[in-house]
Amino acid sequence: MSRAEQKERTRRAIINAAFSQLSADKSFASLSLREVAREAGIAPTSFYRHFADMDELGLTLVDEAGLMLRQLMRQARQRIEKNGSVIRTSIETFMEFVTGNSNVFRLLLRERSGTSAAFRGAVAREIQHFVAELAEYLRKETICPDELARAQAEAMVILVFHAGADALDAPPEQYGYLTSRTITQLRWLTHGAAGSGRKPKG
Amino acid sequence: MSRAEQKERTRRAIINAAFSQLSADKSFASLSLREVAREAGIAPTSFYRHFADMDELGLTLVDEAGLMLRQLMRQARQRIEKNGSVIRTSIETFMEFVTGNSNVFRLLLRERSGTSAAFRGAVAREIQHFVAELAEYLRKETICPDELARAQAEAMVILVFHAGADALDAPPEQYGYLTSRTITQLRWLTHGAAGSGRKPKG
DNA sequence: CACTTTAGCTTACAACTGTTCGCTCATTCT
DNA sequence: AGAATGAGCGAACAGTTGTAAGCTAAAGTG
Repeated sequence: MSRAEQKERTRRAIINAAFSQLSADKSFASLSLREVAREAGIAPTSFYRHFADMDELGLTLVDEAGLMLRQLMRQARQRIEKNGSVIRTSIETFMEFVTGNSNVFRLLLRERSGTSAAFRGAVAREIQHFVAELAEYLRKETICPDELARAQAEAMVILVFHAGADALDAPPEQYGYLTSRTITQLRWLTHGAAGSGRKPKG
Repeated sequence: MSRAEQKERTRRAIINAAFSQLSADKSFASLSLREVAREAGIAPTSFYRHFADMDELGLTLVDEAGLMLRQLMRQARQRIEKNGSVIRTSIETFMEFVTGNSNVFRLLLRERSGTSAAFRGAVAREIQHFVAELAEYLRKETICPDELARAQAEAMVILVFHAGADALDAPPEQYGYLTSRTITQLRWLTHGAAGSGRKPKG
């Protein structure tokens, strides 16, 4: 096995170990370098061959989580083309992600208000990708100032995110309720915004 | 000084020490019993005379934070009577609380998605007080099913809370923008909900 | 082939953690 | 007055943490 290949492999082992240790009861901040190294099957000191410290690993995790989220978005767009219902499809796709990758979503959720400004910034950037893309869509569908499209997109993303957070602590039989509640809320926003000096395009 | 009096005094010293150590860079989970005891001016072991463990202290902090928040609500209601503008007054009052007691707000914000189910539950309950009260108000002002009033109240509280979170990382000159953005979002919700099969009362 | 590079290891250290034990001694109760 | 209570203390324990120093051995390089 090539050197670089092997290095990448244990790097992934570290990342996977970190992800797998995240849970409802264990946040990234409560992971220890030694524990992660142990699960990755390397000596504690070998960790430093790959990351300068835990913070660097953490930022990597946030990046990867953001990547997954963006892939999700692409997937949602495909579904929308076949399905038609924009809001419902988006929310359902998102909820599937949250319940299927709860550790990943929890990372973003927690570090969004965590103790590291760098982490908070990284998460905020990932979320802004969502917001920007949704705002773009809204601008296409309606005639309104950019500022308002952005404010509307932000509200929508927050509400969807929050529904995901609720789902983490709710029993699965409530997912349906959470989804339809969020759909209602987003429709209100859409109608309210459309009524306040904006017109549907076309 | 009476015995009970003195005990209550050092209990407060512990609570105050804990609050004062919370900051943007330090969450409750990263406080140590010893550090808190040190700042409270007692021996580490004396801590146990007042709390079984750090979790018990944490729940006490969440309770106190919730109390402050409810006092704030009462204060907002007084202002509304003199001022008239419900939404604007409520948000401005809330933003003043967030910026003036940022450590307290941060505690709620973080433990809402923290690693302890007990903490998450405690914060959720405090927030539900807000939601229930707002839903009550909405039911009085409009004719609509309880379910929808609650969904609307929840969306509003989430958006206001989120604006507070944004304020924590924003420079003071942006508070005005955050406030007016949130007002816009809440108005959209109100109008959207009113337009969807609901009528203003009276 | 000899030479360099480097991922991973072992050992070691100092700093901190939560918690137990047994003591003191001022307040309270009888 | 005498006994009981209980807040606070110091010493000590076993456990964990991050990280520094220096070695080994395999992969890459000329």
